[in-house]
Amino acid sequence: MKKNKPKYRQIIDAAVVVIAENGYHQAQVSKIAKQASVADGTIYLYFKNKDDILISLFREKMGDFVAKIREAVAGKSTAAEKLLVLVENHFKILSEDPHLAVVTQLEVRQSIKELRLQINAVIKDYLLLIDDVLKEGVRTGEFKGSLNILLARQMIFGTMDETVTTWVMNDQKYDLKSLASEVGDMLLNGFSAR
Amino acid sequence: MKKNKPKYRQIIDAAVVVIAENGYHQAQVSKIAKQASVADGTIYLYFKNKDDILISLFREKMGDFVAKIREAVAGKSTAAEKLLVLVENHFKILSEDPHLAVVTQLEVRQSIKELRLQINAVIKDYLLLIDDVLKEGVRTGEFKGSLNILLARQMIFGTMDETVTTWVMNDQKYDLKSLASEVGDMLLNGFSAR
Amino acid sequence: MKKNKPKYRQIIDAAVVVIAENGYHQAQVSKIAKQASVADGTIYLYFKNKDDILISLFREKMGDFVAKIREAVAGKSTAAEKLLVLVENHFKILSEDPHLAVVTQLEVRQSIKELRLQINAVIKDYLLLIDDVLKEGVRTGEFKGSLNILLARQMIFGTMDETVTTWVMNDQKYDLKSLASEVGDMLLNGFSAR
Amino acid sequence: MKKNKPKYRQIIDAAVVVIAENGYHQAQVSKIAKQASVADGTIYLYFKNKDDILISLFREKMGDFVAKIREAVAGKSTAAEKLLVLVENHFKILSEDPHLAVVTQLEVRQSIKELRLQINAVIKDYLLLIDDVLKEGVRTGEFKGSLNILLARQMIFGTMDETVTTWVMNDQKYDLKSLASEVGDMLLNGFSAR
DNA sequence: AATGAATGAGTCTTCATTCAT
DNA sequence: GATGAATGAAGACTCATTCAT
Repeated sequence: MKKNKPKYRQIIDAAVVVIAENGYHQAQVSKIAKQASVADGTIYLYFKNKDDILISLFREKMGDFVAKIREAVAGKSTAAEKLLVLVENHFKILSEDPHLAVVTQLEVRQSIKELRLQINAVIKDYLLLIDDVLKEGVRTGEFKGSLNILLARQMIFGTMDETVTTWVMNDQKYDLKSLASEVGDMLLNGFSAR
Repeated sequence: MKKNKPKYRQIIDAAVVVIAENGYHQAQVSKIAKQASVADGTIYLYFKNKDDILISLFREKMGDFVAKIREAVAGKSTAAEKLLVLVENHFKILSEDPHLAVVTQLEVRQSIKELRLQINAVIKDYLLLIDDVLKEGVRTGEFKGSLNILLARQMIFGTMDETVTTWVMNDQKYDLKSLASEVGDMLLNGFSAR
Repeated sequence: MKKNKPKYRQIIDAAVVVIAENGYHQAQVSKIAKQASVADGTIYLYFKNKDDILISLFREKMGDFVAKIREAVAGKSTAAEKLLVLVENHFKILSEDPHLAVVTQLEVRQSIKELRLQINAVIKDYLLLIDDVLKEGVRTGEFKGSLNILLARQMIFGTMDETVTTWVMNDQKYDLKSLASEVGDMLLNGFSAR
Repeated sequence: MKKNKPKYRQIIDAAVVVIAENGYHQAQVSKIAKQASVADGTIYLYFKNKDDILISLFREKMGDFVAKIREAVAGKSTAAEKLLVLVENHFKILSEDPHLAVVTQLEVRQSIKELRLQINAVIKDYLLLIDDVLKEGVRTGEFKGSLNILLARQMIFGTMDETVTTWVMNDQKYDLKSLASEVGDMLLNGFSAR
């Protein structure tokens, strides 16, 4: 598929808006086409099928997401700082794109199991980034040597995810970003070498 | 609806099996009816519509779930012990019912948003139980006085949920229960008064 | 079927009320049973099937209807008077039973064609009564000798029927009975020997 | 809906045939689609739902019907002639389209009440045309000055309708058109100033 | 005679996808 | 490349009727 053509992103952006505003099951292909100002059939010149729109959407947006966080993390020297900056940016990016937040926290999860497996592959990259920070923390002695990396990562990701989902379910009506340091501290406590 | 009639639970149990094995979107009413050995129409004597099956299923199973955990927690005297026993039982109950684990971790989340709002109301009870443990820990000085109860609860629930989901996504092929103490310790560290 | 048992009429009367208030297609057997204070299955001890309820209802009510009109007509000596009294009573009887009026003018006609053929057989008796009056009028010279009995009857029945239907469609909000003499006069003019 | 597309009328014509031959309640959408040589889904590109087919059918056919009668009436100078020509054409048009006659006289009336209300709005136009003829007759002195226009119209429409229905119920086996002058005369007599 | 829980056949409608233009 | 009219498969739900008690 021709990913660098402008219509490719045009359709993806339309999909984010339509899914966020109507929900996954009310996001018909024709609605996305209309929002993108293209004909229904045109969608199929850029995407294999409807699920492919969602996967591509997720891959594109998640790619940007991870790239931004990776960059932010790179600027910090300690694992603790990196973890904090990771949480901060996770919250910040989703705060700044309300449509995307709705799509990632609520709507994507309504897709069928097969679709979610593919989406998990996309998340993998993010999980590996978290793992890297954790491993670094163990290596430098910031985190306890006995730390179970997998469990710690699940704690980090699960906590952030649950926090963002709760915020979205409450219609994003409080400030998510300001929760970052507190969340980060609790997580760090859990891992600290003491 | 007539909840004490045997057919009510018969249908719910059939739904758990069918949804776990086929996924929510492939769990046709006729398939559930067949599994329950009743006619399609009989379903509608006990449930308003298809969504009502899922909500009822979740309410019944979650009711049992919370009751079991509440009982286990009641037998412990410190907040820390209570939290550990909560995590242990959360993992234990889902470990022992693989079908239910699939339904709660994957399939229920595919339901439409409106449905999920109702399901959240059912979860509420569980979240309140977690809150109680946290409040007790703050009161007794086990947990730091500055603990943000909401965030802490999101950390506990998010961590357990992500841990179970990862386990389910990996086809339940490792022992979930044995992770409980490690997960519990990390969480406790995060909250401890030091 | 056991027509002299009290439950037979009890069910018919319930059917009139339920059909008038809910419409033919919303008059489920279970609703009629409830209104009649009997079990669903009991209906089938007195009626062959659902259509049989409607046919029986119509036969019973139409029987009473024709009997009343026949009696009123019998008391008059000229064909003209008989026709007038027929129109008057047609309007009077339906005026006094609003539920029945709704059922005969609107709901019965929603039944399937086969059903309506049977209902027509029930009306036959009424049409024959009208024919008798017309024939008498021709015999006595009150009506023109060239009168086409069939057409004249269709004119009488069609006019009365349309008048009642219009009244029912207007929610029976004006006085139907007071239209009788005017309708009767117009019809008589059409038939008069001059 | 796109009324000038050929498929619109193609579907309507198919519906007339299917409804006339099978009855309204046995006229499944799939049957109409097959008769029209289109896919089931295509129906919904031109009609909101099944009821909309019937309403549209009636509106189109009734529109043609009234237009033809209006034209015929326009060519006559006296109210009496107009009334005669109206009856003649009413019978003639339905005589020449046996399928349409079955649909208008029997099947349309089986539709639910809500549907019939909409259909009545379509008939309105025809009733107004009749009213106009009657008013003209009164103005010119052809009809008696005391004529109750509403009742007279009900007599005209009711008589014609009953006459056509009886003819349809008798499988259209006699000549309807030849009854027109006799029916017209009887009606005229009823209204005449003498 | 009476009950009412259980049955299961039957249909409208949506919407992802195609393909002739 | 782009269009959008046409396709047709698929499934939840209702309700008249039955029959074991």
